[in-house]
Amino acid sequence: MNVLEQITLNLTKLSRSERKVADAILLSPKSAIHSSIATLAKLADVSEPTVNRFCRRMDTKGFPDFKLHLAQSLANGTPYVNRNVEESDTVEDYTNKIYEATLASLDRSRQMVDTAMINKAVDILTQAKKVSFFGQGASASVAQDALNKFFRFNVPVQCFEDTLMQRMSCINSTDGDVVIFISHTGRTKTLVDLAILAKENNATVIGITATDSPLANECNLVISSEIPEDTDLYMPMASRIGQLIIIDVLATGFTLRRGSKFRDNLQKVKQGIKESRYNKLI
Amino acid sequence: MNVLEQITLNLTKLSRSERKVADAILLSPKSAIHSSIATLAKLADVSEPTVNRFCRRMDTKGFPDFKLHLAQSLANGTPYVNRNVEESDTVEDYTNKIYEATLASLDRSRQMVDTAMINKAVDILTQAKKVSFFGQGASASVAQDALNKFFRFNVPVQCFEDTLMQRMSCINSTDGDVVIFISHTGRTKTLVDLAILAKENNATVIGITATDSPLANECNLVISSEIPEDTDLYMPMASRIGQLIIIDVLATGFTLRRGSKFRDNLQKVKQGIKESRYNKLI
DNA sequence: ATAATTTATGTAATAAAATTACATAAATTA
DNA sequence: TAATTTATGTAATTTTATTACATAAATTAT
Repeated sequence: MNVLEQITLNLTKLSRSERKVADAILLSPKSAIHSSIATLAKLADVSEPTVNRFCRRMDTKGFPDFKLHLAQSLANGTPYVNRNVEESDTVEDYTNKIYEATLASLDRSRQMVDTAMINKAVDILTQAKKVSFFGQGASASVAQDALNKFFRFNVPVQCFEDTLMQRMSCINSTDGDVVIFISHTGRTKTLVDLAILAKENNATVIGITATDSPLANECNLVISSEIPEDTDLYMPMASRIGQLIIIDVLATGFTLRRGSKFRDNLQKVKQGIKESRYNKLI
Repeated sequence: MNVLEQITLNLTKLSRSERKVADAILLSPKSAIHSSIATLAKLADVSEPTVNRFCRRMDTKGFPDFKLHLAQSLANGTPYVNRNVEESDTVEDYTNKIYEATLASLDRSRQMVDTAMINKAVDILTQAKKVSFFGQGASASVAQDALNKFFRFNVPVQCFEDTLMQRMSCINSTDGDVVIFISHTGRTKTLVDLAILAKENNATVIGITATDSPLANECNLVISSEIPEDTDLYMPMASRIGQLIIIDVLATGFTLRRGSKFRDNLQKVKQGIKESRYNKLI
């Protein structure tokens, strides 16, 4: 989405003249947004249509549209350039990088989220007899988080980490049960097997996972949690947060759909938890 | 500077027709930046020169320049307005609100994070004989996430959800052990008790929690996960993501401190996990 | 209240900018 | 080296924005 990133990313794939345009823009993006196509063409020493073609290649409608996108990229103070953590980084450096990377991917995920799918998922959830959340490895904690949220709703809900328990649960599922699988890659073999199993037993299977993955193919409904080019050095952090937000959105949709009486009950649960806490002294 | 502000500010000073233009733009700024002057004029039911004059009055050179400014305002102007979810919200509405709220609190958390504390914590972690992560309720899943991360480092690490297990673990801790408590409020009674227990048994106690809370007072080191005015309607989402990022930052600092040989090992773990996955067919 | 003046707005002409169609040049492949 | 594809530029066309001017509305002075 960020045009500056887009340019940097595709720099090598451009033709010689288009590369000249890219260089001219990157040299001074700020002045580029105030140039006409003629000015920029002269600056890059190419023809006007070349500039236009370059804009189209950057997934914009044309030169004016490109400038609009460029302006938006420049507006962000820290332009979310996903720099990797390096050996020589200080604490400030890597802390900032991680925050920025997370913010960036969250922002992308916001732009990509399919609300129609969210809506369908909420539909299904509100009518569910029982809801199960399954994830493995890093996604297991997301499933647990989901359990914690939906448990407050006084809805029959489960979450197992153990594969055998997951398996048994899927085998025992019946019509009206909903099983939600959470997986970043969508390629975890056991989860794919479980999804097939659950579907065979008439459960509605929802995947919070990568579209077109083996897991996604077995789901009745897929909410994409795809984060483009997840180049995290050691482990996927951004995707997990994307999944968590989706859970949060689903939970919110659920409470809204259930009406006000339901939310009174939620308040009671919150009140109940307070007993286990020290009061705030003001 | 911000055009949207500029419009709102001068709304009363505008003439009738120019006011129509302002209203049309404010109604849907996003579509405005993709309209031509003709489209916008028709939409506002005024003539094209009126739109142009309006743009000039907003201290821009003309319509295209105005659109550029508007695009920039939209890129960082509107977001981060922490509006609450409402009964009448559509899917798009509440989804956007949740994303924005999360982005906003993450951004705040970035500005508040104390890297000195992070550094000290990493110091302590690299020298730890054993690391334990404890959280309850919503924070339990964060603890589990931490376990998953540090487990890859081939470091003796634990995480229990069960209070009794947590208690036993704290009692058995000795000099060189590190216990990390995760709590949003810092007021969960059992966690405070556990912290006292751990400290009595010479463990180093780190809290990822609210500063000046009962839990924080029992910790040797506190990393603030405070999110100002956490007004989540039903449950604290933002704070959890703040905690997760802190875990991520700690894990990253840990790997960096451990050097390159250590990271080779990490690569091996990642490779090992691959066996349980379906390959990507390209 | 009405004429005079100012201000606001629209129409039509003009200018500027961007895009398209097409031709030619460069590069690649056979 | 010829044939074909791909890249690039020129010129025409279209779209878009701006200007100049005329008219309408509002304001002020008489």
